[in-house]
Amino acid sequence: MGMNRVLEQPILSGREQAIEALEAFIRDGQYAPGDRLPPERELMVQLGMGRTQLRRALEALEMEGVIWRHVGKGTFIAKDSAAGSLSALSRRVSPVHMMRARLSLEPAITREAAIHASHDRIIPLRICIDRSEDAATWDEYEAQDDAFHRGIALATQNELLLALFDQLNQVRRAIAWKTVERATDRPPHDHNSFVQHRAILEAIEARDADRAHAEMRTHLGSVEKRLFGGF
Amino acid sequence: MGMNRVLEQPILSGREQAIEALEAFIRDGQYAPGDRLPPERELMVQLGMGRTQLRRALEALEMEGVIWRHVGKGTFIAKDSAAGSLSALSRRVSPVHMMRARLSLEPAITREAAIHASHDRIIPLRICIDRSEDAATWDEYEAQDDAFHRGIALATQNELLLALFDQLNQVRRAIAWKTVERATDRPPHDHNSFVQHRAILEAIEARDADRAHAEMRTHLGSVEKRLFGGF
DNA sequence: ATCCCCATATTGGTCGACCAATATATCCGA
DNA sequence: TCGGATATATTGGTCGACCAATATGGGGAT
Repeated sequence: MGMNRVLEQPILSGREQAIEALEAFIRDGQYAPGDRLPPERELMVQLGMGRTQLRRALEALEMEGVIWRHVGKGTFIAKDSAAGSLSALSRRVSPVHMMRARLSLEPAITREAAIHASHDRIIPLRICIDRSEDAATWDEYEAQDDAFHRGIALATQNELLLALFDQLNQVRRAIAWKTVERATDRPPHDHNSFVQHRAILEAIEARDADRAHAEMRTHLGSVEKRLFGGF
Repeated sequence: MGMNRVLEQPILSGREQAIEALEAFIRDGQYAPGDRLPPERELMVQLGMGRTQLRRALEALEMEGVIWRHVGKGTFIAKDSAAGSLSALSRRVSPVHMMRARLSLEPAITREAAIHASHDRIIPLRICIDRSEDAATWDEYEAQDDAFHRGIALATQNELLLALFDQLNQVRRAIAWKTVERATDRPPHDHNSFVQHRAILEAIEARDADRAHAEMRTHLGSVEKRLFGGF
């Protein structure tokens, strides 16, 4: 029953399509910071969309700092080229870099969780582990795995760290993974993430920040190895 | 010549004002996930703005995942309550939590920089340090300090880590700091950040990831202590 | 030749009418 | 009485005309 499962590219809303078309236009036109884009009424013709839709895309890019607009002047590429949407970032980030970012942020978050977690933030972590071990399918397992990791970010009691985790997670989810071929319908009983999750939880419960940090690094190191194979 | 310098609340654009008004409306109305907001034509009256402006704010919140909209159905609070704009986050995050988030992310970023920095990413770091030591005003110093920290994020050669750093930095900048009273116009020659910056750079140059991590923690620990005083 | 003022053109922003999707009410037939 | 079809109301989305801010060009005075 082993089958390849290929995650489909997410279906894009009208706005997202408009944003992508505009981003492609800017990229293909090789605009530099400070350059002026064509006027809206020209641009909507060139991109084959209505002015309302174009304005939505322009609005989005302006909010992200990619462009700035001024009545009577025009629309310009902003100076800071690092700006951009998370979805644009998802298209640029390689799986390796995404994994390195996880290896950087999540152990630090786990350390903070060990210091700050309250009792009512620890209980859900245990529940996630129990459920992931009982999962009947990989989908179920992955949902609980996700909840476990986010539960740790919640346990930091720091909304900024949670926000950064969520941003990282959003990029992770948007990257279309071609998943490895699986020989079973569900994780085997000796799936190493099970013991690794428990080790992380124990470190958090023990308030051992350094161990929590190390256990999360170990766990994500295994995930990385599984994804990219031997070094 | 010592004077208190209070950073002013940033001037908000029309769109930002509209977003804030809408966010306040949602917050004060105690809407729960799944709740339906009043129709646009009602809402614009209640908020005292045109429909176009309201739609811009709604568009922004929808992009951030705070709400979802559907023709003929209405506008609803999204399930995931963790979503929100960075500017909204800036208003919620305490300086202590922001500092904890820096202490979590920046040492990890510095570790990655020690591993991945290329020669042409290290040179600008040295230049920032030289310039910060020569700074004639606190403003100049802070500009170079900012550039140093971002230079490290650039040195990771990981656009996702850079993006996360930029998000963190944006929140930091948006928090209106009441700066400490300063006895001098510029940093003293024995300002401890100077030697700390050099120690960080040396660790990066030496490719010593653990030392880089530790030196950045030390540096930010000093920053934290300076901001919040003794423990 | 240069500068200033005014008229016109151009650009992004707003408005009200209308459109497309959905909810709700009403009517009719079994 | 109930269920299905239809009409009407409601909701967010789009369009074209117009508005507000800015750029540009031309003419007249110095």
